[in-house]
Amino acid sequence: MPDEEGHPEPGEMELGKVLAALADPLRRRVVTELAAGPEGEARTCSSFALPVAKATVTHHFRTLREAGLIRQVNRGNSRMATLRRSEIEQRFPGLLALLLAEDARHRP
Amino acid sequence: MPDEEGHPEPGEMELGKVLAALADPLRRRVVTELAAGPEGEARTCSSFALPVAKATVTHHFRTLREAGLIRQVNRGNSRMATLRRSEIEQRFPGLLALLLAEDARHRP
DNA sequence: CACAAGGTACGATGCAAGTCGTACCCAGGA
DNA sequence: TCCTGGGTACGACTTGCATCGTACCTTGTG
Repeated sequence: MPDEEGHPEPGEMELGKVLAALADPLRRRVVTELAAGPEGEARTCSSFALPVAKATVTHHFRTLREAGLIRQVNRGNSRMATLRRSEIEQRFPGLLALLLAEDARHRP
Repeated sequence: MPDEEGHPEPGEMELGKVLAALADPLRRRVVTELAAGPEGEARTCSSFALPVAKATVTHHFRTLREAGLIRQVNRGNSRMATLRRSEIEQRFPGLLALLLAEDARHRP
């Protein structure tokens, strides 16, 4: 399984797919946590502790990857996920700020 | 059927519902057309000429209304739809600009 | 009044999405 | 070398969504 697979170019990212990906609360949580963390942070899928089975976690991360929101690369026996921050900001300006603002609204 | 029905307050608008509503291309088109038009513009459902049956149009406008994106009021024998511009901008700053920018990208 | 126009309500259908269990793979460490 | 941990692949199930036809309601108009 090659590293560069299912990662659309910034120009190929579709707003419909991005919005559909972010409509799911679990996927939105992943993106929000990455956006709230430091630039370039790489985390494993399991580090998010999503309350679903392993196969479901894989499904959600594939959806995020194919929408262009995250990048996944193999590193050793793990698969690290990073937020495609600059590409998202260039293609959909203000989107990440929107998610962070909404997140801050729910944890006082 | 009363006018004020299924219209959430700005504080009750849920990002998940809003994103799910905007993930559909037909619904996104309605919001984008309203956002591109003048402030306070009121249009009938049929004026958008969506390429689906009447019952489907009703379904899409209900989804938009329940997400809080549009307001529908009875006027004569029609039901006028207006964009809840200020509420959206207050609750999700930059969202409408995002939709307009994406729309401009697709019509040169 | 009768009729057309704009919408809604209801039920049905087909398809996509979220979820899971199981089996499997691959890299690292005991 | 075997085993464990992190992920994936596949198939199955269930729910939700978009779509439609039909019937119905309401308002305005000829």
